[in-house]
Amino acid sequence: MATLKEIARAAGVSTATVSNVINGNYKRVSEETVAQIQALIRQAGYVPNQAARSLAQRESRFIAIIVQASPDENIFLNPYNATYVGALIVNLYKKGYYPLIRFTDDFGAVEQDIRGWNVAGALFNGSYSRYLENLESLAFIPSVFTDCYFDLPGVNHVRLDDEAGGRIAGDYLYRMGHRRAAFVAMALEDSDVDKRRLVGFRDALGRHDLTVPDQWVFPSADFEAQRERLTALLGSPDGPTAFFCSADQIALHLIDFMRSVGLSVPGDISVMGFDNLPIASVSVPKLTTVAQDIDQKALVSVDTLVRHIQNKDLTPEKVILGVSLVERESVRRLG
Amino acid sequence: MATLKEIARAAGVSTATVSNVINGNYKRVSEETVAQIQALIRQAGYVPNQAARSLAQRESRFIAIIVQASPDENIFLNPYNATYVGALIVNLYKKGYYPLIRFTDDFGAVEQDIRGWNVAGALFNGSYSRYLENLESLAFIPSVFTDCYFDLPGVNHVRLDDEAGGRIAGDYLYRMGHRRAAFVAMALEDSDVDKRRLVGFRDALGRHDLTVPDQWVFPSADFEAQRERLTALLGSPDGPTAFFCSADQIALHLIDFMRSVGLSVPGDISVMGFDNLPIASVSVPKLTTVAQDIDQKALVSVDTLVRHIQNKDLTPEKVILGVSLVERESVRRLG
DNA sequence: CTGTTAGCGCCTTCAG
DNA sequence: CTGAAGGCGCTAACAG
Repeated sequence: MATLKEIARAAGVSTATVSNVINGNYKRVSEETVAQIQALIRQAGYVPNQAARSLAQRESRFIAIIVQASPDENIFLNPYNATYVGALIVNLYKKGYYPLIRFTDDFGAVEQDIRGWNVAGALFNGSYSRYLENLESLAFIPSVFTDCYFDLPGVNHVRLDDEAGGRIAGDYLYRMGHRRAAFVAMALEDSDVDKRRLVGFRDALGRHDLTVPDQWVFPSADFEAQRERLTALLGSPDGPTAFFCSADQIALHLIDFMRSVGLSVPGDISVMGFDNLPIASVSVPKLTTVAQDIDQKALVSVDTLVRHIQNKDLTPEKVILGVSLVERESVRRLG
Repeated sequence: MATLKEIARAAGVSTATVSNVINGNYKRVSEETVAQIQALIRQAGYVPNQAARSLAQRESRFIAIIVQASPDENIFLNPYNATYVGALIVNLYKKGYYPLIRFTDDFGAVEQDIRGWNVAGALFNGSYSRYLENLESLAFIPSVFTDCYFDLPGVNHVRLDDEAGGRIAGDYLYRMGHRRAAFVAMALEDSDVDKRRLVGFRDALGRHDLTVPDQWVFPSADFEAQRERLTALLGSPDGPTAFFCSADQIALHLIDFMRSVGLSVPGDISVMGFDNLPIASVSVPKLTTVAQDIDQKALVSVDTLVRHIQNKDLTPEKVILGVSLVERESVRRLG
C-alpha cells in the first residue's frame, strides 16, 4: 500500500508536488514532473487514502441520502423509493460524490452521519415533520429536500406540483364520466404530499359541484385492514365508480383487491395511479396515471445540491416539477 | 464542533481516557470518570470524526456493495436488485456498518473504493467474470460474492441452488401437462445463473425425454427486438405451451407482450417466473414462480462477511440456499 | 515551479 | 486507573 510520501520520495520531489498532481493542479507543476509522477502512481498502484484526505480538508466527498423510515424497514420494497434513490446515486457519481445512505427516523443518527463524516451535503426525502427544526447541522451544510412541505428557512426544495396532479386526476375522471370518486393515500396522516394531492383532487371535482366524502378517502393502502369498509362501499349502488390512488404501487394493490372480491378493473371500477413507474405500463390493466419524471427530479436535486456546495452563498432554491396525464387502460369511460 | 481533545480538557483528563469511554473500554476507566465524560459528550453534542478514526485505525466501518453494471444505469429499476440491496443495507446497519454503494463494471473504480476508503469488507453481486482475478484487493479484505459461479480461491460465496430451481420449474410444467416449453433468460451470455437455471430446466424435462430446442431459448428479455421470432413461435401449432422465465420481472414483461399479440396467460400460454418478488402476488395473473428468500440471502451474506471481518483466519464458506415452488395462477393445467 | 512545515482528530503503545 | 507522545496519510499556506 503505497503512500503519497513514498511516491514523493521515489520521484525525488516533495509531497506537496505529488498532492498537486493528484488533485489536478497541473499549473503548479512542470509537465515532465506531472508525467513522471503519474507514471509512478500507476506503476505503484497508488490509491489516495480518502480518510486522510477528508481529515485534512475537513470535508468529504460524501452526500448523505436520508430516507425517513424505520431503520429495519427495507424501503426499496417500494419501487418509487428504489427508482428515485437509484437515480440519485447515478447522478451523484457523475458529479464525483459518494452516496452515504441512511434509512431512519432518528435524527440523532442523521446528525451523527452528517457531522461524523463531514459530508459535503445532504439529500432528504419524504415529508419530514418538524423534527427537523432541531437538526442543527442543516445550518452548516447544503441540503435539498425532496417532496417536503415543511418550510425550513435557508434550505433547498425540489418537489412536484402535487395539487396539480390531484386536479389532473379529478378533471380526467370527470371527463370520463365519473361522478363519484374515492381517494387512497399512502399515509395521509404523515404525508403532506398525500394531503396536497387530495386537495387538488377535491378541488377539480368541486368545480363541478362534486365532493369526495371523508368516508371515501382511505388514509392508507392496507386494504385487508379496511376490507369490510371497502367491500360495503363497493357493494353500494351509489358507491364510487373510480378510485384515485396516490401511488401506482397502491393502484396495483387496489386492483388486486378488487379481483379478490370479484370486481374487474376497469370493467366494474376504474382506478388511477400516480408516479408512472415502469411497472405501470406492463400491468394488467395498464395503469392510467399522473406521471412524474423521477429521473429529472433526481437530476435537479443533485444539480441544485452540488451548485450550493460549490458556492456556499447561493440563495435557497425551490423548484416545482410539473406532472402530466398518461392515459392507458385502467379508467373506463362511463355513460 | 467539539473535538475529543476539547472534551478531554473540559473533563480534566487525557485524550486517551476519553477515547476509551467513546469506544466502550470501560474497564480502563473509573465509573465516575465515565459518567462525567459521557455527560460532557452529550452536552457538547460531540460526534467523533469518522475520517480521523478510520485514518488512525487503518480501517473504516464501510462495507463496499458492488453491483456489476454500467455506472450510469439505474440498477434499482430492476426490483430484484432493489430488494436485495435494500435488505443488505438494513442488515449492515444492524451490525454497525455503513454501505458504500457502487454500480460499475470498472474494477479499477472498485479497487479505488476498497483501498481508498479502507473498507472493512466487500459484497459483490452478480455473476462476475474473470476480471476479478486482477482484483488484488480481494486478497486483503474479507468479501462475499452472491450469485457468482466464478470460483475465486479464498473467497466466500452465497448463492442459490439455481439448477434445482430450473428443475423445479421443469418438473412442475411437466406435471401440469406441458410437453413443449421455452426458456427466457435475463442475459444468458453473461450470466452463469441463467445458464444453471437452464441446465436444471432441461435436465428435468430431459428425464421425460423432452428437449428445449435452442430456438426456444431466448437469451434476453428484449421482446421487441425478437418480436418476429417470438410471434412466429407463438403462431406455430407445435410451438411451446409454456415459458419459464429466469426472473419474475421478465415474466411480467412476457405476459405484457403476450397481451399485445392477443394471447392470454394462462389461457393460451403458461408463464413461470423466478424470485417470488412481492409484485408476483399482486400481478394479473398472479405469478407461479420459483421462490428464493431474498431477506435470508442478505442476512446470510452480511453475517458471513462480518464473521470473516471479525476473525480474519476463518476458512472460506460457500452457502447454497434452497428454492421452492410457489403455485399461483400463471400456469394452466393442460389436457 | 517546488519544498517546508504544520496541523486535521483520533488511536495506541508505553509509562506512571 | 490515567497521561504523554507519536503517528495514521494528506493538504495548505508560506517560503523560496
